[in-house]
Amino acid sequence: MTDFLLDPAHCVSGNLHKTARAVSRLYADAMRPAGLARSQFAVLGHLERLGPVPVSELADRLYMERTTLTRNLSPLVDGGLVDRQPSPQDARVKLVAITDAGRAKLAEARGYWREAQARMLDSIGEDAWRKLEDQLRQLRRMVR
Amino acid sequence: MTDFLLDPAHCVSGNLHKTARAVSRLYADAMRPAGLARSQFAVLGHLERLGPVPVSELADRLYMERTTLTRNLSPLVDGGLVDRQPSPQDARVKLVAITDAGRAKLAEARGYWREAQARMLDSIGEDAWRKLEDQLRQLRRMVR
DNA sequence: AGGCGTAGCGTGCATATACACCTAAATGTC
DNA sequence: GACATTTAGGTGTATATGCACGCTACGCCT
Repeated sequence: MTDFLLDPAHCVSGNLHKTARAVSRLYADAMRPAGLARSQFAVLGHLERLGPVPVSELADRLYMERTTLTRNLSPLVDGGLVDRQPSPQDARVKLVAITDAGRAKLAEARGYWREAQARMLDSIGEDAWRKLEDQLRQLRRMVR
Repeated sequence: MTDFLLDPAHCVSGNLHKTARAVSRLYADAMRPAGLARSQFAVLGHLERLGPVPVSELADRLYMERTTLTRNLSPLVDGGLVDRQPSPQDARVKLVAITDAGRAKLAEARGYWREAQARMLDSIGEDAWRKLEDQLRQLRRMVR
C-alpha cells in the first residue's frame, strides 16, 4: 500500500473542496449580474427538472443535508422564486416547487451561466470534462 | 459546439460542490472523535508543511478567500492550535503558525483521517484517484 | 380507540464561504 | 519630507453547511 496517498495533502475531500472554491469564483463572477448565488442556481435548476418535490427528495438529489436545504430555500421562498406547500396527501411532507418568477430568474441567470460554462469547457476541453464529470458521478454513487 | 454540456446539470462548479458534499460526510464521520472539522484539518495540514506564513499566502494555497480564512482561523487560535503574530519585518503582515498543541491535535486527527482516506482509496482505486487528483489540480491552475 | 414506532421537517448552534468596505502600514513620487 | 498609492488584514452582512434535538403526522398493532 502506498504511503504517498495517505498524506493529508492528497485528501479526496480536501482536494474537492479546494477545487470547488477555485472554480466557483468564475461562475460567481459571471452570474453576479443575475443576482443568483451558486447554490440557488443549482436548487432552481433541479426544481425545474423535477417539478413539485418533497424537501427530502430534493436534498437527496443535491447530496445535501436536508436541514441545509431547508435554510437555502428560505431566501428563495422569501424572494418568491420558490413555493413551499404541505402535500395534500401527507401533511408531514412539504412540496417544493419553482414559481413562474423563479423560472424567469433562472432563465436570466442561465444566460450568464452559459458564458462561464462555455469559457470553462473551452479551457479544460469538452472531452476532459465529460470524463471528469463521469468520475465525479461515480464518486457520489460510491458514497451513497 | 455541443449543447449537451451547456445544460446546468453539467455545471462544473455545481458538480464539484455536490461531490464535495457527498464525500465530506465520510471524512467528517470518521474524524468526529478527533474534534477537528474538515476545513480545520486542511488548514493545520498546510500550516505544518509551510511553517509561519502570512494569512494571504495561506489563503492562496488553499484557494480560499483571505477573509474566509481569517474567520476559519478564529476557532483554531481560540483553541490554541494556531498562533497569529505580526511580522517583525512588516507590521502589516500577520504570520500564522501551528502550535505544539496544534501539531498534537493534527497527529491525533490524522489517525482517523487515514482510515477514511484508506477506505476511500479502496473504493475508487488508487490509480483512479491519482488521475482524478491530477485533473483537479489542472483545473485549479487553469482558473488561477 | 389508544398507544408506539417511524418518517418528514424545522430550529439552535457552530463553522464555512465570500463580497463590500474600512484601517493601518509600507512604498513610490515629487 | 509630504502626500498619493498600493498592500495586508479585519469586520459587517448574507448565504452555505451540517449535527443534535424536538415536533407533528402517519401507519401499524392490539
